[in-house]
Amino acid sequence: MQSRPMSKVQSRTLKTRAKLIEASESVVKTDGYEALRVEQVVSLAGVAKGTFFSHFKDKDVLMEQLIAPRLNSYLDEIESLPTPESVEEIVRHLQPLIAFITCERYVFDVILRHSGAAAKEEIGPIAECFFRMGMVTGPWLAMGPFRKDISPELLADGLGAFLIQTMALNFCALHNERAMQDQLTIYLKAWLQPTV
Amino acid sequence: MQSRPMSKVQSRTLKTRAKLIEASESVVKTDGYEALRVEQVVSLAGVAKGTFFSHFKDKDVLMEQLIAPRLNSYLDEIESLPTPESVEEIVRHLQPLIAFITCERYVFDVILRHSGAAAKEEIGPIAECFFRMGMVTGPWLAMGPFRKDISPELLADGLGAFLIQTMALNFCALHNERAMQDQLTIYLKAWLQPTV
Amino acid sequence: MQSRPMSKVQSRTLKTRAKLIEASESVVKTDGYEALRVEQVVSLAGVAKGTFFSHFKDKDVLMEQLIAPRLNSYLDEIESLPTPESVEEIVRHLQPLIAFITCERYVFDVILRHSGAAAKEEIGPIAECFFRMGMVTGPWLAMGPFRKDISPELLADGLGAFLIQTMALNFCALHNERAMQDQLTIYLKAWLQPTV
Amino acid sequence: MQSRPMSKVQSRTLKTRAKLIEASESVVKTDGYEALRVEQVVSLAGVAKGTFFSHFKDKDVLMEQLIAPRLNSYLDEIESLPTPESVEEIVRHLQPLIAFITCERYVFDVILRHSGAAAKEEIGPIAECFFRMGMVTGPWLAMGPFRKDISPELLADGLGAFLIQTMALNFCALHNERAMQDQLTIYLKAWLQPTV
DNA sequence: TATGAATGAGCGTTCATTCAT
DNA sequence: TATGAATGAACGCTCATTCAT
Repeated sequence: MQSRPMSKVQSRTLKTRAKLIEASESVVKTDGYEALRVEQVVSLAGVAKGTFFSHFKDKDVLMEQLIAPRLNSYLDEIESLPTPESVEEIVRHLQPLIAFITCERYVFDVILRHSGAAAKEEIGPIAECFFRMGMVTGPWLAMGPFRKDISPELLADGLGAFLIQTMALNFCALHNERAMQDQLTIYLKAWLQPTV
Repeated sequence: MQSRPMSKVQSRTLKTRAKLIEASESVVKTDGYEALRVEQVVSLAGVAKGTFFSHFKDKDVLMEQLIAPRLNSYLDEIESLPTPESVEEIVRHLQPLIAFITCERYVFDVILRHSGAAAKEEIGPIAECFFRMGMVTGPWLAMGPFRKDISPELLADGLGAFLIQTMALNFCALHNERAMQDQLTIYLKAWLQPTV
Repeated sequence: MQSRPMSKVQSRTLKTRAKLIEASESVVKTDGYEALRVEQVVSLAGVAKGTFFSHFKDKDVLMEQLIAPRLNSYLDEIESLPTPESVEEIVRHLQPLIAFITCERYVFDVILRHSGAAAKEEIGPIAECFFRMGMVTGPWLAMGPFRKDISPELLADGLGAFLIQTMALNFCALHNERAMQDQLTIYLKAWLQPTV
Repeated sequence: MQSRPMSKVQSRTLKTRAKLIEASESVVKTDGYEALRVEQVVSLAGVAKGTFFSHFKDKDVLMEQLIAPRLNSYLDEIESLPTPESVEEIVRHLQPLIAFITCERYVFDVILRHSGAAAKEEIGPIAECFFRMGMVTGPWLAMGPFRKDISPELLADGLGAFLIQTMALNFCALHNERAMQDQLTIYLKAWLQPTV
C-alpha cells in the first residue's frame, strides 16, 4: 500500500523537518543542548515558529530526536565490538557513551527523564535505547566471567544502576572522566564478581 | 547586659527567615512543592519580595531549605530504628524516605539536582543527606547477614544506586509504591547476597 | 484578491499597537505621564505584558511615541498660523507648545533626553520635532522685522536656546506661565533686535 | 559664640562625613557619577547604610556636594584669568568648565536639575554656581568689546543659554569637544556682537 | 549617631506554546 | 502546512530610603 511515489507535499514536509533538525544540530554544535532555543532554530531553518510545532509536539520531542540517534550510534559502535571479557573492558566499551551522556548536565537530565515510559505505547526513542542497552549488555554478562547466580537481565539492570550512579556523582565533583571510569570499575567488579 | 550585642539583629533576621520558611511550608502542605510561588510565599509571610531574595538567592535555594530538613527527619527516624536483619527489613525501613522522595516528580528532580557539589565548600544541605545516608546504612550492611567481601561503604553506595534506579524507573511506569518496594528488594537481594 | 498578502498580519499588529497607544493616552489623560505604569496600560489594553515589550523596547520608547505626536500637533498648529510680526506674537504662537512641554517636569526631561541622537540613523521622533521647530521658526525670523545680519538658521537656534533656558529656569522657581512668557519675550527681543 | 573646641562627637561626625565624601570620590573616579551606588559608598567608607542618610538627606544631596565643589574650583580658575577680550577668549576660558559638565550626560542632568531653586532659602550649592557664573561673566561682557545696548546681566543670561544649548546638542551628536567650542563661538559672536 | 534588615513598587525578561488567518 | 503575533505566569532584580533598636 502507498506504493505511489511520495507526493510533493510529503516531500516538502520532509524537507522542512530536515531543515529543522539540521538547524538544531548546528545550534547544539555551537552552544550545546541546554542553550537550544526554538526561536534560534526556526530562524536558522528559515521557517516560522508555528511550523516548528507542527513538526514536533513540543521542544522535548525535538530533544529526543536529537539525542536518541546519537545514543543509538554509540550503541551501534558498542555492538560491533567483541564481547568484553572483563569489567575493565566493559568500562572501556562504554566510555564513549558515558562521555556523551555526561557532556552536559542537561543532556543527562533529559535522558533520565525519558528513560522509561508510563505505558507501552509511549515508549520514546530514548527509552528504547535503554531497552537496547539491556539487549547489548545482557549477553556480555551472560557470556563473560561474571556472576551466574542471577539472570543476565538483572545483571544488566544493575550495570545500568551503577552507570547512572557513577554519572550522577560525577556531576557533583570535578566531573573527571578518569575518576568516573575508575569508580564504575569498582562498582562493576563488586556487582559482577562471581559468587565463588 | 551588653553580652550579646548582635543577638537582636540576628534574631530579627532569623525571625523573618522563619516566617518565610513557615509560609513556604504552609503553601507546600496545601499545593505541593512544584506549585510553590515566591509571590504567594511573601504575601503569606507578610514580607516584601526583596526580603525574600535577600534571604534566598533564588527559589531553588528555598526549595533546598525546605526539602533537606524533611530528608533529615526521615533519616533521624531511620537512625532510631533497630538495625535491620534482612533486605526486606531494609526496604521497610527506607519506605517513608522513598515515599517522600517520590511524592512529586519535581521533588525527586530537585533532590537529584542537589545530590552533589562541585566542591567541598559547596556541599549543600541535600548533598549532606546523601553522605548521611551512607553513614546510616553502612553499619546496617556491615552488621547484617550480608556480603562481607567488600567494604560497607561500597555496599552502601550500591544501595544508593539501586534506590535511585528504582525510583527513577517508577516515575516512568505507573509509580506504584508496592512495585517499587518489590523491585528494590530484588535488586538488594542480588547486591547484598553473601558470596559464600 | 491576493494583492495585499501581508496586510492581515500588519493590521493585527497595528491594531494591537493602537490599543496600547490608546490605553496609554487614556492613562495619561487621567494621571499624567509620570504616573503611567506599564502594568496598567496592558491591563487597560487587554493585552499581555510580553506583547507590550514586543511593541516597545521599553517604557521610554512608548513615552516617545506618546509625546512626539503631541509635539507635532502643536507644530502643525503653529505652522498654520500667520507669520508673526513681532517677538510678542512669536511668544504667543509658541505658548501652547511651551505649556505642553512644561506641563510636567517629567515630560520636559523626557523631551530633553530625546532631543538629539547619537547618529543620523537614530534620530527619534522627538529629535525630529526639534528639526521641525527650526524649519518652522526659520522662515518667521527671516521674514519678520528681525536681525538680518545672521542666518535664519542661527536665529532659530538661538530661539531654541532661549526657549529651553526659559523653561528650565521656570521649573526651579514657581513655574509661572506668565513669568515664563515675559522672560522669553525679554530674551528674544534682545536676540532678535535688528542691529540697526 | 561657640568658641569652645569642637566636641569629640562633632569631630567624629565630621570624620564620618569626610570618609563618606572620600569614598564617593573614589567611586566616581573609578566608575563615574552615574554608577555611584550608596551601597558601594558605605561599604568603602566602612559605615552602615543608615549612617549615610543621617549625613545626607538623600543621594542627590551627596551628588550636589560632589559636583558643586568641582564647579567652584573651575570658577576659581576662571576668575583668576584676565578679562577676555574676544568671544574666542571667552570660550577658551570656559573650556575646562564645559569639559567637566559634559563628562557624563548624568552630570549635565544633575546640574540642570539643580540649576535653580523653588525659593530663596532653597538655593543649593549648584544653583549658587549659576549665580556665581553670572557674577563672573557679567563684568567680562560689560568690559569687553561687546553689545552695550542691553544689560550685562541679560548678556550673561544669554551666554548661559547658549552654553546649555551647545552642551545639550553635543550629547546627541558625536560629543566632540572641538565642535562644541566652534558652535559656542558662533552662537556667542552672534549674541555678543555690538549692534553697530 | 550608628546600624543594617526590611521595604516596595514596578520593570524587564523569559520562551515554550497557541491560534486565527 | 505555514505563518508569526500574541500569550502568560512567574521570576529575578533594582536600589534609594526607612525605621526599630
